[in-house]
Amino acid sequence: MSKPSLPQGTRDFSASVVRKRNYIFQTIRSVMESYGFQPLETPAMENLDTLMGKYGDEGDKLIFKILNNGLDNPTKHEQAKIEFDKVLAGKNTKGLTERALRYDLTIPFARYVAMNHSQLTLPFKRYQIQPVWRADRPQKGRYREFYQCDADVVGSYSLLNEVELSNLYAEVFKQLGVAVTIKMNNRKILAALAEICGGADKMVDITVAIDKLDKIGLDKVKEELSERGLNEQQINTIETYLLFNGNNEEKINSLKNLIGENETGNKGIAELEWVLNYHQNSFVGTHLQADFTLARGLNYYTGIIFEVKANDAQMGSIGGGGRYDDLTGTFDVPNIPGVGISFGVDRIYDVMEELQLFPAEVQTGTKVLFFNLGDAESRAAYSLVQSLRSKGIAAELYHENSKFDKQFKYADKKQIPYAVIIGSKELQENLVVIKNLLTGDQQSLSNSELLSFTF
RNA sequence: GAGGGCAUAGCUCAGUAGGUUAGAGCGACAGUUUGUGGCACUGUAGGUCGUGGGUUCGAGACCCAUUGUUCUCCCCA
Repeated sequence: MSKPSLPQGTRDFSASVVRKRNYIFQTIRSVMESYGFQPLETPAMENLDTLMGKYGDEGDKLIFKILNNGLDNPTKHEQAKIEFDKVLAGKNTKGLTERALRYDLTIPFARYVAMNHSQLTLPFKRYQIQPVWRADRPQKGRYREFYQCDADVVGSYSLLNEVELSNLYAEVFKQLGVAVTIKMNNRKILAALAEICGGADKMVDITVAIDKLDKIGLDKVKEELSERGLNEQQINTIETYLLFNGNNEEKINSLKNLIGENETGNKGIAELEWVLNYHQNSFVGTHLQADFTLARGLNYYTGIIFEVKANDAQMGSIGGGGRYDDLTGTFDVPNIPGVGISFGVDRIYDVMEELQLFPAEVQTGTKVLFFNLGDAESRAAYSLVQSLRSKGIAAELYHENSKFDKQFKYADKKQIPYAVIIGSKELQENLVVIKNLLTGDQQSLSNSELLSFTF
């Protein structure tokens, strides 16, 4: 074993990063709890069957598979070799791998609902904050292990869920201090666009292309549409659609003209308007923006879809979600609709770091360091340290009787705001000296005064 | 899956057209008379130049391979 290293695309999180990440997690968690969502955790690994085929061909390739144990058993050698040949032929085989790491939180949740739906009270609202793994090639902002943070409601068709979820988004980002725009569209509207452009079967092609608008621009989207088999007239219609502008009302009016009598489209518009109207007089409304160019790559969405963007940072979406009609159908439990959202924690972290939105309190660890000035002195200090700890104040006793210099430096490094000095003199007088390391001010206190000191 | 960049001290990097004992800053450690720090000064330690081949009288520099890392495309968060 030479130099130790991390597996590609994974990260260690040091104290200050963990504290900031926890701050984000805590904020999200507390808001979700206040909306009645309940926590769920699922295993890091699932049966390969549960995951395969749920994320498309590309997704299947990116699932981290776990090699079965016991393949070195001599009695299984022959079988293992046969199985391996199947793998070389591009097939998956239970003989070699029957488990895989969680790829996202949605499918494990669907599996959970499918297994437990008879006991669950519907609608079931759960949130889940756990890492997921993808055998992707890492690059900027993309890792092989990263956290997802999802909230879903299953078993309800009510649009009130969409109202609440958009509200939840707004609330979380308000608490985090991140100015955001919550973009909203409806897959029914996109379906209508496809119908108008000559075929519902073109829906996937159209959404995949439109989804890239932000990234590659209108011209490239038109190119891609053309490559995907749409003719000039159809592309022109889509261009008109993509260029709608104005406020929410104006855009909706333009859309209504284009959609005309299309039934699906009008249903989609009505749903969108309902949610927008619900928020008309709340603070959420100011963040909501109807954006018909929003598509979302995932094809299981069927109704309203969301995406959140930070207003003051150059960054892709920091959250997204939408309604899907049949979450558990793939597990043979039909007719359970759902709607969910997710937070991109890593990106939220980057945005908050860039805009310096983390409050200073997030960073404080140890509040007070007791200097170690000898055996008798440190014993007196230790009992005070324990008393402070029992009051919930993070306190440390320096581990050795070192020079002042070193003890001060330790406090500096750990950004400890206070030092308590108990030397032979203080010990005799039964006092302590407390020093504010930022200002340099110090004062003598009795032991009981120290214990009621506000750090 | 396809294609680029990078790899020198714990960290960030220099290292000029291949040429003697590979440098700096930061950090670490020690000291500047061991009860008041963050500064300053002095000193010390720390590198088989990712690894393996090759070209050359001579390679950290050039060539090939390999590994790691990073970025872009595909796809996605």
